[in-house]
This record gives sequence, C-alpha cells and structure tokens, in this order.
Amino acid sequence: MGRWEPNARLRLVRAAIDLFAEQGYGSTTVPEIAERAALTRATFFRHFPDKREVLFAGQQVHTALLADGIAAAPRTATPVEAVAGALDALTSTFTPDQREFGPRLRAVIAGTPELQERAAFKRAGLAAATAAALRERGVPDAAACLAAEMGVHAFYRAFDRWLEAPYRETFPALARHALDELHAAAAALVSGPPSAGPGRPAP
Amino acid sequence: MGRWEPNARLRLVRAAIDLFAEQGYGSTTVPEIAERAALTRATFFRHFPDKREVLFAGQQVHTALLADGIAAAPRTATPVEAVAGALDALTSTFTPDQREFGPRLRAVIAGTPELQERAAFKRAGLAAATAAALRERGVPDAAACLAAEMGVHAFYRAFDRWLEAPYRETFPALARHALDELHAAAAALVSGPPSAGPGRPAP
DNA sequence: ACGGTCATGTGACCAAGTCTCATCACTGCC
DNA sequence: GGCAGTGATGAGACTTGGTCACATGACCGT
Repeated sequence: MGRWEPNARLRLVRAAIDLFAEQGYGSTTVPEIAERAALTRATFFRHFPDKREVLFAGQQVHTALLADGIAAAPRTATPVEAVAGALDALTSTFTPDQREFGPRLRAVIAGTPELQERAAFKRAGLAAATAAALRERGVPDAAACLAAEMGVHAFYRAFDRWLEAPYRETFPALARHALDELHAAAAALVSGPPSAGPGRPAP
Repeated sequence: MGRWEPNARLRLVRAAIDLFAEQGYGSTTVPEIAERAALTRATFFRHFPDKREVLFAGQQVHTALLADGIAAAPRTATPVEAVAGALDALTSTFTPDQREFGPRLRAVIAGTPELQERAAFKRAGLAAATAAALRERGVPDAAACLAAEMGVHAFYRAFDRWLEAPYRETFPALARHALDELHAAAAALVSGPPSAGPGRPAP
C-alpha cells in the first residue's frame, strides 16, 4: 500500500491528541483519527487495543524503568533511597517533546472520566510494579507498598509541576523534591502515637 | 407494567453477579442480565450508567462514610488517628451479606482488566476524598495524601483478609491491624536517612 | 522471477451505550 | 367515579467501539 509511511503509530497518536484537543474525546470517533493519520479504522485497532490507549502508549516503558531502577540500586540502599534512584532514572528519560504534549494530554484526560479511569489503572500498575521490585530486594510487603506509593505519588506530582511552565528546575530535581516532601510528611505522620484513636479491640 | 416488583436494582445486581460467576464477565451480555432479572436492556442502563458499574454500586457510600468519619474525628486527633476512626466507622457498616458476595466479586474483577480499571478508579476516588477531608482539618497536602493512601490501603488489605474464610476477627479489628502494620512500616521507612541516595542535585 | 512475511485495506459482525416514543400502574384532585 | 400527572418500564432505532476473516500490495531473501 502506498509508500511505507514510517511511524504509523506516532501519526495516530498525534492525530488523536490533536482531534481530542479540538473537539473533545467523546466527540471524536476512531475513523476520524485514522483518517487524519491517513489510515483506516482497522489499522488503528491493530496498533492500540482500544481508543483510550492511544493516549497512554509509552507509559509501559515507565513501569520497566522504575522497576529496573529499583533493582539497580546498591544493596545498602534503604527502600526510599532505592525509590529516589529509580525516580531519577525514570525522570531523566523525559524529553522536551513530552513536556510539550503534556498539558494538552492532561487537559483531555481531566475532562473525561473514561480516561481518568485508564490513568488510575496505569498508575496502580506503576505502583504495583515498584512495590514488587522492592519486595524482590527483601523489603517487607507493607513497607514496599508504602514506599512504592510515595515514589509514584512523587512522580506524578513532579510531572504536574514540570508542566507548569515557568519552572527552571529539571524533572529529576522536581521529582527529588517531591519525594523529600513526602518523606518529611511521613516522618511527621509517624511522630504521633502509633494507634491511640477511637475504635474497639476485637472481641 | 406487571406488578411493581420491588428492588429492580438489587435484582439486576444479583443476576449480574451470578451470570458473571457462571460464564465470565465478557461472555455475559447486558440483555442476558436483564432477562434473568425479568427486565429489559433499557432498564438496566437506567439503573447503571454502564455494564461495569453494576458490580460497584454501593461503593459510593464508602466514600461518604470515610470522609464523614474523618470530619467527625476529635480536634486533637492526629491524621492517622482520624483515619483509624473513619476506617472503624466504615468497616462497622459491613454486613455478613457483603462478606458472602465478596469472594465471587473479587474473582470476577481479578479476571477482567476492564473491571480492574474501574476498581482502580474507585479506589483512587476513595483516597482522594479521604485526603480532601484531611486537608479540611488543616493537614498539609503531602501528609493528607499519604495518610489517606495508608487508610485506603489498610481498608482493602483488611477486606481481603476478612474474606479469607477462617478468620475470627471482625472487619474493624482487621482494618485496625492493617493500619497499624502500615504505620509501623512508615516508621521504619523514615528512620533511615531522609534523602542520601543516588541522583544529582538540580543545576 | 518466486515465495514468504508484514502492514494495511475491506467489509461484515456483535455488543455497549444513547435516545425517543409508547405503555401501564399508581397517585391525587375534582 | 373519572381524569390528568408522574414514574418506572418496554420497544426499537441508531451510533460507536471492538473483533474477525480475508484480500492486497510492498518489501526481502533466495
């Protein structure tokens, strides 16, 4: 068919983001996206399992990056240190490109429950993978889950700040600050009594 | 139409759970569910916005319960204590009924990515509402998010244990134990150096 | 040239979700 | 007692997401 146009996937992604930003997600049909990318409906679904996924393609890499980053941490590192290192490895891979598409992406997702759902799922997957990598290092389950949640939380928080334009900080630096912030918050939380609130013991 | 059969919603939920458990979620169509409930397709969608939601009806209450529980905590309570109280209020409302449907529900969801997505979304909403309620009390954002995440995590963890049959502990007791466990894990996490891992400072 | 593979186009099909209109029971009012 | 209003339902058409089987044409190695 025609000449072998490279980057069919990329063309679909760009077409989708453009159309979603112009007309909204719900008012854009898959045939429309395919048409703008000079492709057909069927080809779209060959590249993405469903319409939502076109906006989340590439996040799969993040999971691997985070998990590998945890695994690559020195043996002596504490869980939080391992998370910090992995976060650094992950955020270092982000390009100005992604910073440009970011705002439009966030806007579309924020305005579409269907996409928020997918985003929540991706985020949960990221946290689960990170927690698994930490458990692999011998970190007990509860601590692994908590540290993973802190890491993922820091990542998204830093991503938001990275997108807000006038910052002159790098993404890795923002991520580190966010993680430190959460670490300090955790310290403040546990400084109180461990469990003296209301509630009755089991009979 | 016919006599005014009460509990159309409930009949739909039970029919859906039964059919999903029998044939799987993907192999069950909405008309099938409606038929078993002696209703029609259109009526199903009048009661639930989509096919997935039939399994999550009722979780809306949990959000309100958790948030109200946080708000009702005494002024002097620490964030974690407030969460503990709210968790107690929430888990106290669970009935043996829900413990019966639980396992089938979990199984169906675990085997269906589409439903895991919805579950992740609901969970995120729960955490967000809890965090908002904590912020309302003056808890700083980072701490609120972290404490909320601990609470929600403890809730789901306790729910899983509550469903595993041979336990003789009440749901509130399990929740409290789960929260204590996470609290201890957090204390262990922050006992290390705050942020001495790899990674370069911002230029 | 020839056969294989890979990306794509084509068209049919199913099920989810939306919408409009008709129907019937119950309620309250005259 | 009859009559309009309300609310839940049924019926059926329609759009769209998602799947599938099959055909086509370009590239590659022999």
